[in-house]
Amino acid sequence: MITNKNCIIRLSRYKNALYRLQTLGFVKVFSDNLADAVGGTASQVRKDFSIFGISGNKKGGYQIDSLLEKLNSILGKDQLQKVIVVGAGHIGSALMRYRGFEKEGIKIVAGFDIDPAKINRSSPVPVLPLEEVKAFVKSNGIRIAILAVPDIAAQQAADLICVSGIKGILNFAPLGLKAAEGCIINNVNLEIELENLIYFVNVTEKTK
Amino acid sequence: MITNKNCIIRLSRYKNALYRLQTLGFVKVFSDNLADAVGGTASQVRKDFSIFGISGNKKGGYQIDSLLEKLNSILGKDQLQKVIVVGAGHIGSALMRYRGFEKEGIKIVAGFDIDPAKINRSSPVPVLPLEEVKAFVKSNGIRIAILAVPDIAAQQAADLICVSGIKGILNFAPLGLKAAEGCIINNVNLEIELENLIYFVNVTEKTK
DNA sequence: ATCATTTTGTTCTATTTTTCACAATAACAA
DNA sequence: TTGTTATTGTGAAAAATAGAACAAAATGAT
Ligand SMILES: NC(=O)c1ccc[n+]([C@@H]2O[C@H](COP(=O)([O-])OP(=O)(O)OC[C@H]3O[C@@H](n4cnc5c(N)ncnc54)[C@H](O)[C@@H]3O)[C@@H](O)[C@H]2O)c1
Ligand SMILES: NC(=O)c1ccc[n+]([C@@H]2O[C@H](COP(=O)([O-])OP(=O)(O)OC[C@H]3O[C@@H](n4cnc5c(N)ncnc54)[C@H](O)[C@@H]3O)[C@@H](O)[C@H]2O)c1
Repeated sequence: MITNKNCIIRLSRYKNALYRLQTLGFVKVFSDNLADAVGGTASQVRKDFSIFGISGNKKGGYQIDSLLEKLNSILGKDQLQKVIVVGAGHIGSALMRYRGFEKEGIKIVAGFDIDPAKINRSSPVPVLPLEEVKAFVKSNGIRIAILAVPDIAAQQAADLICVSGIKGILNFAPLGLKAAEGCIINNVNLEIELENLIYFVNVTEKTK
Repeated sequence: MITNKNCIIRLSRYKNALYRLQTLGFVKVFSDNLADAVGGTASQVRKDFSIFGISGNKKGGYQIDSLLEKLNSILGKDQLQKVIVVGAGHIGSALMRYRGFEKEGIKIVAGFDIDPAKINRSSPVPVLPLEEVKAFVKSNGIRIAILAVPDIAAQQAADLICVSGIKGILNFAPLGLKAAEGCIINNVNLEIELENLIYFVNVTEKTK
């Protein structure tokens, strides 16, 4: 099994680049076009494809249509991915209002909150009481959740949604959560992203 | 020079874990405590420290105080980092309202937008017209910007703030920007984060 | 039909990152 | 003291990742 996260991220980048090329009217693409488009090497592009059994044509490159089909299937984009947001605060509601996920086949179908003031069943993405999360996840077959609750509540909320049937969590709270058995947690830690950026700005400044 | 991004991210994690341990009353820590706290191995903790010339005491572990001092200095946290947000829309204003950066010594000092309706010079974090960004960056010595403008405007806005003196950009637009000479761009691509999570949820589901 | 050219797919090589292993040594106990 | 134990610091080994190189195949030119 593939465990290389970077490799999967590259597949997403290839996919995005291919849509751009397709929009520009291209029908086929060579490994080095794609490498240029995402900032890698041609061999890596071919290696990545070969890992997933994707093949092109000697001298003819890759047919963009069928390449996209294969990448989309690998990335699970052949079906709409329904996602919930837990915690309808600042970040949570920014995400719920964001239309950009839809073009990626990702649809935020509901938010959940413990604060009664946040509940709104009639907004475009309804915000429901947290108590309903289990039933909702079960009856709608949701597997992915975005967790955007305050730090202090994050572990408890993660446990709850795992028990409710969620299999993957994108966590915004800046702390390491313990994942329940059978649930994957990926973190978006903006504090650390900024710290990282600051570090590299500092070192390039010094060495120059 | 260190080019390993993961290593720097681990330093941030150690730092965060050390604050938690300090709060719990701990004074010293061993490499394997830290490894447990951040989910790594003890040798990696020691190796990471050794890369930066951080040393502890045989049999005595590391003094949390002085370890934190060293990590904070490496991570540039011995001075307040002033950051601007470019694009005061959904994501941009969620970030400007977020108080969590302050405890990390990161302060969002202003937002910038082209939409006159978004301008507000008297809010806690003032939102200023984009035309003022260059003067502001220069006179306040800002080096870091968060870019939260629509995709279509992102490259142009990145170019503008680089010319204005910004050295590091945390970009939220889901596309690869070309960095101007002397400017580092790190991307937070939530579409790709979700795609990645979905991929790994799918494969663990299948292989089980 | 033959040859030159282009581009893939894969093997082989290099680099990077992680882990292992253990000598060195500080702390403590007898 | 002397010995025992715990833990660091690091060099060597292993694993993972990336890159280069090139034979094989397809295309098109002559
Ligand atoms: N806002 C940002 O820009 C930002 C940036 C980086 C990280 N974060 C992190 O994202 C998380 C959310 O931040 P925010 O600014 O949106 O906070 P917020 O306070 O605006 O929103 C949190 C929401 O979660 C709800 N909530 C609390 N406990 C809950 C529970 N157990 N179950 C469900 N809902 C619950 C609250 O009622 C509230 O609506 C925090 O962990 C924060 O550290 C936020
Ligand atoms: N909102 C989300 O949850 C979310 C999630 C993932 C990615 N993103 C990305 O983040 C970016 C911002 O998203 P958003 O939802 O906040 O958009 P938004 O439309 O709410 O806000 C964008 C803001 O940028 C301003 N703007 C436009 N051009 C500008 C320019 N040249 N200079 C300065 N300001 C300018 C607009 O006036 C607006 O206020 C987009 O690239 C989007 O794809 C957003």
